[in-house]
Amino acid sequence: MSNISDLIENFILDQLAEFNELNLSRNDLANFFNVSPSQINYVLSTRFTYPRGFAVESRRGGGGYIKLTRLNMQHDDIVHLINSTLAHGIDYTTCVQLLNNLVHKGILSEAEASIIKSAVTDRALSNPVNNNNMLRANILREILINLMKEE
Amino acid sequence: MSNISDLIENFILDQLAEFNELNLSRNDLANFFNVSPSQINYVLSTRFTYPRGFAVESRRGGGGYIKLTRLNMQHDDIVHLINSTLAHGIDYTTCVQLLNNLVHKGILSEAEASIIKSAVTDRALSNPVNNNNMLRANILREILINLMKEE
DNA sequence: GTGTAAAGGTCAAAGAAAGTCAAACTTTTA
DNA sequence: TAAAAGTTTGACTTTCTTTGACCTTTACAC
Repeated sequence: MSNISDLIENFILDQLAEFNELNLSRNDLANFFNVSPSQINYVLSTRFTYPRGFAVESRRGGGGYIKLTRLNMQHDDIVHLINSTLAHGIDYTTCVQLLNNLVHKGILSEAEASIIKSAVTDRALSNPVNNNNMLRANILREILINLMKEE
Repeated sequence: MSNISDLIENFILDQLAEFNELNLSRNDLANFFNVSPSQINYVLSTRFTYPRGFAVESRRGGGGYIKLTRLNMQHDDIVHLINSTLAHGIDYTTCVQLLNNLVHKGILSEAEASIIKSAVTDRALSNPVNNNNMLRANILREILINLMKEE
């Protein structure tokens, strides 16, 4: 696991741990980690996304900045999530990000999120015959396998 | 009986002896044994399967990995469930009974069972278009709705 | 106002993993 | 000993990361 993007992500998360807002300079960060500035954009756009519970604002030019905000989530936001994000389907990766976000918000426990993740893997959902009982069994099977992982 | 796949299997089992989790690199392993990388997949998919008590997760791309987890097959009630009760599908009512039973045994919390129940309702599983993303969204939707129920 | 330096943004190409699949080969079984 | 099962290999695919060239916006000096 030696990819720089993850390191940068963790670095930012550390900074963000105390406060819900963080101002950073793209160039300084890139310099600090010795990567090309655009890699900072890459990290932001793959890690600090809405489903993960972040918002990013920025400004160019002299005195430019990037401002990261951790969003907090109320029931209203869950409603919104249901009506918009979920309306047209959601891929597994986004789904996991969203669940992690719910854990961070204290809406789900780690254990609960873990169960749900196993319920929505492509494996769990693979449904050759279009048969709810079979699908239900698949889902449950994945959940149970997950429960058998030693903690 | 000295085929390379068995050697690789044993090598991995050795690594796994101490811990229940193991991260490995497909390429490094293939290199170490001087085989084609896809042989690692072969070993994983023939030896480190659920019935043998393992779960495999992985990630591609830079910093990719393969993560092996040993399952606790001592949970023979769960194993039995997976192998017999779930083998030919399960209807919602039976599923709920099964989950209640798991709660009773202390394997699941009430909250977890409740989440899973919402994940396996016929509503959650109704899947007009055969589309995993849509199905996943349905399941998640039901779970979230469940979470919003006042306790 | 204009020019310029100092930000950040975009995008596509190259690189670094792992995944898939079928063909060739080997071993086991009937 | 032929068929079936298991293994090995390699070409091709998919996913994720890293890099760099080029673009846009803003502040500030003149």
